[in-house]
Amino acid sequence: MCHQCDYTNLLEESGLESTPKRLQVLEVIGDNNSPLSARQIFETLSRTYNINRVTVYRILDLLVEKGLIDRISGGSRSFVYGLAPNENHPAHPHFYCKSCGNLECLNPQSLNVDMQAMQRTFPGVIENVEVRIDGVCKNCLRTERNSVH
Amino acid sequence: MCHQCDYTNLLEESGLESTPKRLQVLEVIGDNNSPLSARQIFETLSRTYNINRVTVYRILDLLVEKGLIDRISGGSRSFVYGLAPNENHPAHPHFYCKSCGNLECLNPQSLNVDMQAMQRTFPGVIENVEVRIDGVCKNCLRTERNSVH
DNA sequence: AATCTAATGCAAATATGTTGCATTAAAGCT
DNA sequence: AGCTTTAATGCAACATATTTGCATTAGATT
Ligand SMILES: [Mn+2]
Ligand SMILES: [Mn+2]
Ligand SMILES: [Zn+2]
Ligand SMILES: [Zn+2]
Repeated sequence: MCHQCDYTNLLEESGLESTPKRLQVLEVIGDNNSPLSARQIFETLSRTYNINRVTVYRILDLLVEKGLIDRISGGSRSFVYGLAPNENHPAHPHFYCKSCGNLECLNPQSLNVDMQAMQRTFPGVIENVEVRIDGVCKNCLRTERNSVH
Repeated sequence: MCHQCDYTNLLEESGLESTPKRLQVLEVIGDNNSPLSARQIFETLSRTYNINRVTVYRILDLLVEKGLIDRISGGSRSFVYGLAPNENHPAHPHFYCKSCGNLECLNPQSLNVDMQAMQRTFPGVIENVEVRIDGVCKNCLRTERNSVH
């Protein structure tokens, strides 16, 4: 997803030490074109490095807290994580396929949310708007159609 | 939330037998002004009736499947459940307070999503659009301000 | 090099949701 | 009313995701 982001830099700008494992987690998330669960991130890293499950969770919490990544609720039981919006990556909605469980990034224009208007009517601080569309993806539709015949 | 809905009727219209426990679950959800987790529903019911945790989960699955209730991802680890949109209850976004964990129903107009436009650009079947706003609620803001002094 | 601290690891606990099979309730028949 | 059948519910065990507490380690600082 991102080869323009300097992760070391991002970390340091947020006041976080740029440790190898934090970088690894950020890279896995940034390289993927859709958000990943803690488990997926852990398994991906485990193929190449040594890292503990709990460390992954803690790094994720930290990165979310500092706003480097977003914790997104896929339609399923676990959270997924993607790069937070920045100059290179505008905020965007996601599509969750109830059939195959995939979560797909949609393009940013596909759904425009007027945060300004929102903030005006709402008596609290808005940090984030999450839009998720649920349904059945193109692939699954095709598969279903075929299996009927 | 709803004293206009005839739950027995809703159940039967969906081809579900209107059992006492199903009614109880629907009532708890319908009476609450914000969506509830399976655990909350179970605990509420347990105060008055006898019911098993698993039964609650199964009833919830069923009601979601039949479209009587919506499974909503609050900002936290568990799903929450609210009445599905119908004549009495238009679809609406929710606000999740990161500080106190409350999930609040927002009024329907506060965020308008053009599902038609969405469906035109998206190559799959859209069943549902979920909008969640994250931030800090009015109450928590006040508390925070006070505790600073 | 010795010291200190934050990062990581490991084991165990907790929270949430699911499965398989036993029991019960209640609807439909006779 | 009794008998039969089936769907609903209960119970125990399992599965998965996440969190916690405390031990160890690596790296920065002196
Ligand atoms: Mn995305
Ligand atoms: Mn609601
Ligand atoms: Zn799919
Ligand atoms: Zn709050």
